[in-house]
Amino acid sequence: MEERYNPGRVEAKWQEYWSKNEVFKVTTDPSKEKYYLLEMFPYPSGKIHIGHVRNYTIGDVVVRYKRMKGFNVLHPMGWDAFGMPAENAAIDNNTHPAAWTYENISAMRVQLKKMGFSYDWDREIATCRPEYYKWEQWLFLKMLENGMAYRKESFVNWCEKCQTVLANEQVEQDKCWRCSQVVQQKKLWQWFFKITDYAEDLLVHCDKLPGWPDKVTTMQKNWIGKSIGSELKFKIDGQDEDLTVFTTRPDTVFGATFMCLSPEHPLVETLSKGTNQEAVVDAFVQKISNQERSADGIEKYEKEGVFTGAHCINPATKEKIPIYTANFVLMGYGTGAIMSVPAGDQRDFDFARKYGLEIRVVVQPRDAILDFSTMVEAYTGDGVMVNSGQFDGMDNQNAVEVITDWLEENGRGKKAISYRLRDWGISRQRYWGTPIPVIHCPSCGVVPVPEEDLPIRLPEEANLLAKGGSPLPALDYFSKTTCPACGGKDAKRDTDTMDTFMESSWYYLRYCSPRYEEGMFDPAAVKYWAPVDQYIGGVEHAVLHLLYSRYFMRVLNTLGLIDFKEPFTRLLTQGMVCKETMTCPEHGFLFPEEAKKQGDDSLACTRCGKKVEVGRVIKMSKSKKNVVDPNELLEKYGADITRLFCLFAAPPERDLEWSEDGVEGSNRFVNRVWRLAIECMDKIDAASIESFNGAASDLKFQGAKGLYIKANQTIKKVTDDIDKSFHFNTAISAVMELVNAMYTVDIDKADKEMKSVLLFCLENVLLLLSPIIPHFSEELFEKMGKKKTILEHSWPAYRDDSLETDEVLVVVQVNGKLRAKFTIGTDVDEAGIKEMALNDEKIKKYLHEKSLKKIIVIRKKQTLVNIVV
RNA sequence: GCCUGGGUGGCGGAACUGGUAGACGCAAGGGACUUAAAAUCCCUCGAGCAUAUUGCUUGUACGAGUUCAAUUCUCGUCCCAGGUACCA
Repeated sequence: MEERYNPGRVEAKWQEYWSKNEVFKVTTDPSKEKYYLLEMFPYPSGKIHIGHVRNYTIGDVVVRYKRMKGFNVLHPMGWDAFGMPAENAAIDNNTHPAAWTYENISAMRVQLKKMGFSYDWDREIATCRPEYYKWEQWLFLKMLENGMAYRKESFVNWCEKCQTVLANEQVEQDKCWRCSQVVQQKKLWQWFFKITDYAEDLLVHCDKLPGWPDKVTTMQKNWIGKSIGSELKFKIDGQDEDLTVFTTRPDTVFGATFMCLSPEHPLVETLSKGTNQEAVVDAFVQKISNQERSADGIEKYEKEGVFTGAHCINPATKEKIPIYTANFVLMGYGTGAIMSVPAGDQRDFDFARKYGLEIRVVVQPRDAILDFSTMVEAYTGDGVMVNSGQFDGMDNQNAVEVITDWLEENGRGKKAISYRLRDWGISRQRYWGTPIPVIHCPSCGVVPVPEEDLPIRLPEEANLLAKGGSPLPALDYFSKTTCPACGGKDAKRDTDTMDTFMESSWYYLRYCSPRYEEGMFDPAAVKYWAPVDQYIGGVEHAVLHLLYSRYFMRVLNTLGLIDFKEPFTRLLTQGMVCKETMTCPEHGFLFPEEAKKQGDDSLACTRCGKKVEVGRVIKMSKSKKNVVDPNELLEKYGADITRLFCLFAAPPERDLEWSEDGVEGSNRFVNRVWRLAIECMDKIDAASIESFNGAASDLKFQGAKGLYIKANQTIKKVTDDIDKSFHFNTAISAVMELVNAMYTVDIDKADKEMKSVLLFCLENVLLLLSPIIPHFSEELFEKMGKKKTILEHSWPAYRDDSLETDEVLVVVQVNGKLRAKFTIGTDVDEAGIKEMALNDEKIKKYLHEKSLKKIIVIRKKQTLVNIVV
């Protein structure tokens, strides 16, 4: 027999066996309980990296475990194939997005197969295939038909020099990443989905997802950002029109000394027109239009504003207050206008100080006196109402409701709810994505493409424009068409494509019936398989992808296509695999292999020899090039040791700074098990000795009994770790401990009883390790002469009667400090433990000449005595 | 900035609802086997002190607090990561 485990030979053998026997192919089978496990599908960026390996190994372990538990398991894989990197690669390498993507898919499929993952490859999908995106276009039409999609004007990052729209990622310090031109904000007509219609439902159900990590639902709740407040009406001075603001602090309305409008607010232009502020306001609006207009963006710029020339009337004080326009007010949140209470809001305070506006204290803290002239910052806490007419002296929290009611009686306000969540803009001025199936007709306007004309195919052979622009608008054969409504010849297709989050919002339903041609999915298949029982992916997707998916299921539910609303019953968010970035002054980001160590320990670029700067430790991504390709590990150690190492390194939810130190340990462990198995097979005559399967109490000798109990404890520990917490690192540690215990047995001297226990241990070590290192375990299982493969074997069970030894360790503390330990039988009562603790020689010297205050005895998992003197 | 996490030996990590801090492994040092190497096996391994045998003190980012007892709970501070709506 082989001395050492030979991964090359063994892994190829079992991968072939699995594939030949179609072991991982699944079909709907109502006689079996289904289990749908899904890992987030990868973007085909070229090669898989260690982050993928970690994600997919976690999933594969759970899949193999669930199979052994008797479930009918769906475990598919595919490609999130549309997206910007393909366009960037096409420009950089003078290739084509489609060619690049398909090549990457082929290469990555080979790598995944080498890892031995248990995918049903017959269900593979790629979202860039018309057979897939056809149904996305179909859904878009349904949403349009049902008023779930609409068009409005909104801003994009625009590079004038490249004549193209830039993604946020392509904007570096307000400049274009390709040409360093200052980026402008350009207004375009774009499509939006009314996700805000579901804001409340998405929010409420965050608390009905017990299988999700709290941190993820918390992030989603904060993202949706429900705030309860009031809508107040401020009459514009000299006009009949009202300005409506949303505020969460109606109690401070008496302190509203000015008003701020978002520069995009339609009234900004109207109000300033004809006043002597007109020119100033126009210039300001123009200036702000080049700033990034998002909640994140506004933090980057200095807060500034200008007077519009108009005033409005504070509905509480009836005073005339100036209306400003300011860059920190966003059109997309609330009403695009705020009442400014400088005494109670820091931004308003800064603004008021900067422009010399009035500050009026309306909420006085209970432990200090605020004076508007000496205040250095706003007071946002609670307190007593002042300067607020009939409400003076009231607790401000009570005033919230009372003032709102009062204003409502006067027709100047009402209670209102506002959400931070905005509608989902899905139009992209890009090429490599799903075409939006509408036609623009000069006489009929926006006309949906008739269903029978789907899919609207993306012309895959089209070439990107040099600077990254989409070729679609200029491709007459694509864009020119006849209007389906009036037959007009001068109609044009929408040349925008959809946000790639669309594809990933429903792919898991497509997997249920990937070749179905009558709709998005076969309803019967979805009824059997969906929703996904366990979803696994990076925590980076905690909000966007996961929220969009939840939204899509609500849309499909509303449309009557599915009978559930939540796509993922259980969610595991894996931590990021991180690595430092490296940049060369000449070549930008470098792959790890492109930086070479020099004599003085600094790094040099392998292309130009310039000094490489080592950056922060951040998540692995192709765009930053800080990726580690698993191929080297795979060649040296094989798939199983790579899998084992990834799992042993840290629990899944933890971020991991990548290092290969320690892989030797995994290699050593696997070979240790191999040698142990070979030795057991050589020295234990399997024909005359059977693996032990009784109770620990049936064993005569302490050695065998102890080992048997250890084995049962290990089965329990590994089962719990895989099933309940996904803590594979501690599961592996537990098996290592059992293997170490087995090594202490001298097989040559072992009696029949011990040999029988050893066989039990060996079998279970292989069964417990089989989801983690499947090729290795199959090989040894076969060598042991087992008829069934490990995959057909059921998961081992432990005996409740064989989990505990008959001795308990007692830990004795004096004033909380550990002073002594001893063991007792399980039958000693609390009084007996106390007595033994007090009479212990080591303890006695601490009690000398001191009076006993208290003795605490804890008998839980540990037995502990704390003597307080 | 805001939201969400995280911080434990030289390193990865363990400690389940507060109860022996450092399981398991890596690296390092010492030893055995060997002509040698690889492989394997054994021992040591948080820090400081010591009567250097099993003793004492200290230690889980930092500073306070609650408790008989805090890595675990509360408050504050620092640092790191993820997200921040067009990277996926």
